[in-house]
Amino acid sequence: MVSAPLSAISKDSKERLRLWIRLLRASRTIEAELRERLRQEFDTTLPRFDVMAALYRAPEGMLMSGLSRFLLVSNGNVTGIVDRLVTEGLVTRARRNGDRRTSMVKLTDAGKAQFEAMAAAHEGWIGELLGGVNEEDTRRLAAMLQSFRSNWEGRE
Amino acid sequence: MVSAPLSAISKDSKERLRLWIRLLRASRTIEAELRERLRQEFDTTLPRFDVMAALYRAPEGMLMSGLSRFLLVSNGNVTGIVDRLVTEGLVTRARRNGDRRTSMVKLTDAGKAQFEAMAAAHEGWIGELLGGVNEEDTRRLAAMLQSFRSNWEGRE
DNA sequence: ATTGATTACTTCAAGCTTAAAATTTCAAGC
DNA sequence: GCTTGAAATTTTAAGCTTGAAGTAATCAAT
Repeated sequence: MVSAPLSAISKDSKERLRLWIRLLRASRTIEAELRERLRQEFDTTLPRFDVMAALYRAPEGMLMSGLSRFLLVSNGNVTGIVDRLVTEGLVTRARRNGDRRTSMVKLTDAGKAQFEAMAAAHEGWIGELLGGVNEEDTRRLAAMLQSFRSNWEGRE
Repeated sequence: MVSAPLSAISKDSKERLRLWIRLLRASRTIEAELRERLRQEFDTTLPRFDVMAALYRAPEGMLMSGLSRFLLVSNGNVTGIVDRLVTEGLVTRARRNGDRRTSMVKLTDAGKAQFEAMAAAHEGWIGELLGGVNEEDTRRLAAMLQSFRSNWEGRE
């Protein structure tokens, strides 16, 4: 098997570049719309919502580093967002007996209640925003993106 | 034709939610990698790169509002990024005779040269990062995202 | 020509984000 | 016990981002 001619390589990379640009524009467009609605309807932000969503899936709580890894953002970033959520009474930081470096971050009852309201609305918004994508395409697209990520994770 | 039962609606929206989450994670993963490489290799940032890319496509220059619209970011945001690019000598703001509210933003020769170097590397990176997606999927995915956006634009 | 609305842009305050440095705690090995 | 290194988190400085308020120029229509 010989390597592809230069022209074909270049053509492929242009094709992938186009894909990347569209992927980016789609996600920015949706993100902007979600941010706007979260602000209008719930007076909150997307990063706060993301943190609460992560915590909701983990009733026993999460470490700061766990949140950082899961949300794909830096450590220091999570500190600030959680600080503000604590101030708002939606989240608690519980120092642990075992390891005093870490703290378990959990949703409060108020946090849970607020998140449930937001999550319902959020799911509806996504359904609306992605309404133009039919069911088969939705599945296919999701599967492609999944396999892209598995590929990716292997190499890091 | 009757409306679908509630359970089906809910199933669809869960499916679309999953798609959105994967879309978001894919684009964040790629963005993080690009940001890191732009920093390491060219000592610059993704927003600066984005502005320069937009300007490169417009040799005659762009208005601030044009940049803002094209990049899907707020007006005030562009001001700061262009300010910094001007300081670095990569971009100029030329007040226009016709309409003194506006200014034409252009790449300088240095800006053009730097962008060409970055663009070549960038295209290679994307080719590498999306290497796991075969050519047919690339095209199909790009087409789906395109049609999603056209749908979207119609309703705004 | 004057008024009033609109357009283009900048400024501002608050919050988000990162990378790097600093802090505190833990875990081993001696 | 002490030291050394690693791990979890916070702090810091710089930059990005937004929405809203402010400034200035233009346009429309009398």
